[in-house]
Amino acid sequence: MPETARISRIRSGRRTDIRQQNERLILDAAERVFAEAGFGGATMQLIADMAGLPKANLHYYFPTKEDLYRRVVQNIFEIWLDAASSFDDAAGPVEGIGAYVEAKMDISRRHPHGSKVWAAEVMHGAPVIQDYLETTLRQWTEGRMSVIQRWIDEGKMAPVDPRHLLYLLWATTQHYADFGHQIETLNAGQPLTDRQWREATESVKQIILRGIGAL
Amino acid sequence: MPETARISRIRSGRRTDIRQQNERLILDAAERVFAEAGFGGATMQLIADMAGLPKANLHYYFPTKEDLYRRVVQNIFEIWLDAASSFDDAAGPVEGIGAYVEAKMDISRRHPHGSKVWAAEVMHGAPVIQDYLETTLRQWTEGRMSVIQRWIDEGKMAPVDPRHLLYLLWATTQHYADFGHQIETLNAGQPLTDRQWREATESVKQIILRGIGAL
DNA sequence: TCGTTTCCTGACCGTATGGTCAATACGAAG
DNA sequence: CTTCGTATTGACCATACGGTCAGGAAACGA
Repeated sequence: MPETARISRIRSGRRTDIRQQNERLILDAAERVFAEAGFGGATMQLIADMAGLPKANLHYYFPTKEDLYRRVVQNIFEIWLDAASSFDDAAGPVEGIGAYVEAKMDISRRHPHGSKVWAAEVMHGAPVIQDYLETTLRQWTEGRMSVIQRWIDEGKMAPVDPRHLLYLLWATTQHYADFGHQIETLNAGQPLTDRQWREATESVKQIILRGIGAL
Repeated sequence: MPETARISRIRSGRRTDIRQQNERLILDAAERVFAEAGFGGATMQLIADMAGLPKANLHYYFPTKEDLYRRVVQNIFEIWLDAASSFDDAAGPVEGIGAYVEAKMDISRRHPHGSKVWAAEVMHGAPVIQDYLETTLRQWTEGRMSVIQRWIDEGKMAPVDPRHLLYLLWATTQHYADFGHQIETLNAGQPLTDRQWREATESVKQIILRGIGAL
């Protein structure tokens, strides 16, 4: 890869770079618009404006609105699944679930739009990612459930239903993204500060870890 | 009120009854459609079909789509606030929060559509109920927070941040409505049975009550 | 029975939106 | 410079949707 390629990548770079660059531009704008307006309320024109591209250009990269939406949802799902690693290499619930809560709270903060798109998709009956739910998510869930069950058997935590513990973890952490607007309104209209995010994370962690008898 | 009025109310009753009856028919259909398709994805035609009325008839009772939507959201908000009573007349966290969890889980089960509409509304930045958030909800929240704080001061529970405890309560209970489809998918595609709802409620209650040191 | 109010509804309209396309510009390779 | 595949874009189209309206049907009181 010659020097020139790296330098010119930023603006009007190589072919491949242009594609990647524009797709990212569009996906970022789409994520935001889908989150704020929903699939039905979002318009290709608005996404185009937000990405700084003509509408026809969007259809060049993403043939249909649904294609674009699908990509956005898939992106989120992957980020979401990556937080699993926190769970895996942990000796017990304090480290494992603690790290998982932290990872998911971090995602809620860094990808609030994505979280909302995901929530809306599920609320509408998962029209485009039903297969993911039935395959990947189901496997993931069963894997973690057995980890939790092992911890219970080893006496490292109280005997709570692993399934409902997982739901509780998802619900509480994602709430800070999905209901971020409500939280902000109840915070005198101000977004949470770094400190407040830390307090939120600690509160959630503390209640849950004590709740499962792991402290 | 003469006998005839009571009898004929069911079909083609009195004037006033017709209005009430049709408004309810429309509101129920609207709640469902808005929940499943979002505001933008919902169509007046679909709501009309689901209510078994011609589209023009909807506009007779509700001038615009937004008027109809607003009514749906307000309905939910009221149901949602009513669960507050569980909180009020309680001696301590075990009774108060326990009853609140039960009430909210019950709402999640009985009004899943309403819960989804509410969630979507908040996710989109609360375009039509922002004033409710800033007035009613804020007052409600502060009231309950001071109740929780009193319990803490009286040594009836551990010193957790009341605000984040409330968020955790909302998040976990509403999750069973908003993410009901995901839960159903992870439950072998079957809706939760009576027994499973009871188990879910108990799991949530147990984790939270132990988590706040009230058990 | 008659008059008045409420309710009902098919037909219609303007607009916004997703998507298409043909013409053009552009970058790279030879 | 020429060629060729990729990227760009304004103009355009068909459709679906929210909303209107006029004419008529019920329902009710007198």
